[in-house]
Amino acid sequence: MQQVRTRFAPSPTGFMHLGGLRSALYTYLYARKNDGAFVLRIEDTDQQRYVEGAVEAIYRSLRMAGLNWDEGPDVGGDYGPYIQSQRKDMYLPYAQELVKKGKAYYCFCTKERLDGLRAQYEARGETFKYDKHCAHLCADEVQTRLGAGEPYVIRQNVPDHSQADFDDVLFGHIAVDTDTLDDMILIKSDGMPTYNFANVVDDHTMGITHVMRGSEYLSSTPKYNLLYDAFGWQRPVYIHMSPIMADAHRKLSKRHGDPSFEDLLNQGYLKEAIVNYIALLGWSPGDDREFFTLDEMVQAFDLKGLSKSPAVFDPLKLRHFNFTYLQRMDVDAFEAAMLPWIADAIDTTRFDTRRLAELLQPRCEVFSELAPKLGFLSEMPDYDTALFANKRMKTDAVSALTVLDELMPLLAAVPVWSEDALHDAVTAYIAGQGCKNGYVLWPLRIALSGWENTPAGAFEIAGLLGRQETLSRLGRSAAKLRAAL
RNA sequence: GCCUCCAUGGUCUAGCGGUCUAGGACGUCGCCCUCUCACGGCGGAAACAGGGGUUCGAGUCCCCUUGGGGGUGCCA
Repeated sequence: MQQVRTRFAPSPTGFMHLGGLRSALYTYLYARKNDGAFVLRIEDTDQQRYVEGAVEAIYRSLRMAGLNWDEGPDVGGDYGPYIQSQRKDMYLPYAQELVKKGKAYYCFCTKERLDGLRAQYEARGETFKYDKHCAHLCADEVQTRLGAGEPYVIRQNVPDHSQADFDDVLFGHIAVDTDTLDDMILIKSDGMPTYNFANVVDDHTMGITHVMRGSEYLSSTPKYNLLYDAFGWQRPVYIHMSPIMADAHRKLSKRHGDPSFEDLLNQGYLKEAIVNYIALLGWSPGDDREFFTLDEMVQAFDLKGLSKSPAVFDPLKLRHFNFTYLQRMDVDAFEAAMLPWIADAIDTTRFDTRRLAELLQPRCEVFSELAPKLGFLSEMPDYDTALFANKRMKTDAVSALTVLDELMPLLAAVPVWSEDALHDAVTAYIAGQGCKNGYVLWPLRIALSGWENTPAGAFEIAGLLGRQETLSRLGRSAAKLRAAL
């Protein structure tokens, strides 16, 4: 049995979108699952669309995601070059071979004539189809015009009144009437092949056995197969994959503000979480498992689990995956990973970052949301003493002031400044008062943080701030209360 | 318009003729825990698009309708 060879063939038009990444993922998984080769090919036949740095962005994203390719522009291989523009010279001879076989023809029609034709079809409410005007040119005329240097394209000669069909492993047998198929352009007037032609030639010459690509190619695949048949080439196995949508109507796209893979990374999402989440957007392992490493995905991957309908991207569920991945990190790893994200918010040399990591980890879905939660640590915020009043805690400004005044000497007397010691001291005080924890802890936490909500409790905050800062804040808050009363 | 594909809760999905009073996850709602915010625990609401067939029996097969996607470029 021949070795499975799959390819991911993006065009470098910008950055790696989640849809592209997912296509690459499935393509990669299928190759690995079958001990095959995963090939990266850059489809840059459209010179107009060249974007600076786009190829590097593809490399970067793929590597980051762990989707290592066996052959490609930068790693080489036996079927190179792997960039279409560098293969430019090999397409024309293939097209000419087709012309000889009567399966393609030179076309000299101008843009103007084509536009006029298109307008006519549109007026009649019909789908545009090239009228094969140039297919009827005699060989001599073609040679003459070619010799005169007249611009030309080469078109596929699709037979009339016939059927073109193929089988897709997901969508099954698909057959269309060739009368609905246009004579698509194979070679453009600039000498470059169109995607339509290049992909066929490249997939064949690169020995690609399984063509996995977006379902937008589903309707042109019959035409590609006419080409395979004309050459006498073996058709590849086709697996068309449905797109990732932003909502029911719109495909996910950077143009509309949807995040690219690197955007998500920059927002504080873990690459493993992203890859895991998008893997499940349109693919199911068949059981209830949701969390996979890349290797586990390879083991579990099966084309049968691919969905035929588009999948809507849910940012909330991505967050959930990221949260779960963050919770699974050990504290050391979490601490190391979180530090760059909080360095701008607080002076990390001033606080026990290990303790911070312990406190923050269960409250963190995405790294980028950490910094805003820590502002109160750096500097005591300005706040309204109304915060001390809490109905459920049965506290108000008066009770708070009393508690703070009584607490300060107790805390000042704690021999070793630790959360445990603080806890013991305050708990003893609460027991002596015979009140609820909240009656004391609510005002304490407000007095220390100035915030209604904090990612830690009173003891933790006091521990983090240290003796001096804690006592200073308590003193200032008590004064503030006194002034307000 | 024409060609073509798809169709289970708000979202991702399991289901491949009886085991479905339709399972899981996210989200959502309620309760518990609780010094806040979270975490966590428990519980709830929520779907087979509609209509015809086929069959003893249909979420599962067929047809139509509806809805949605894709194509209809010298873009990929």
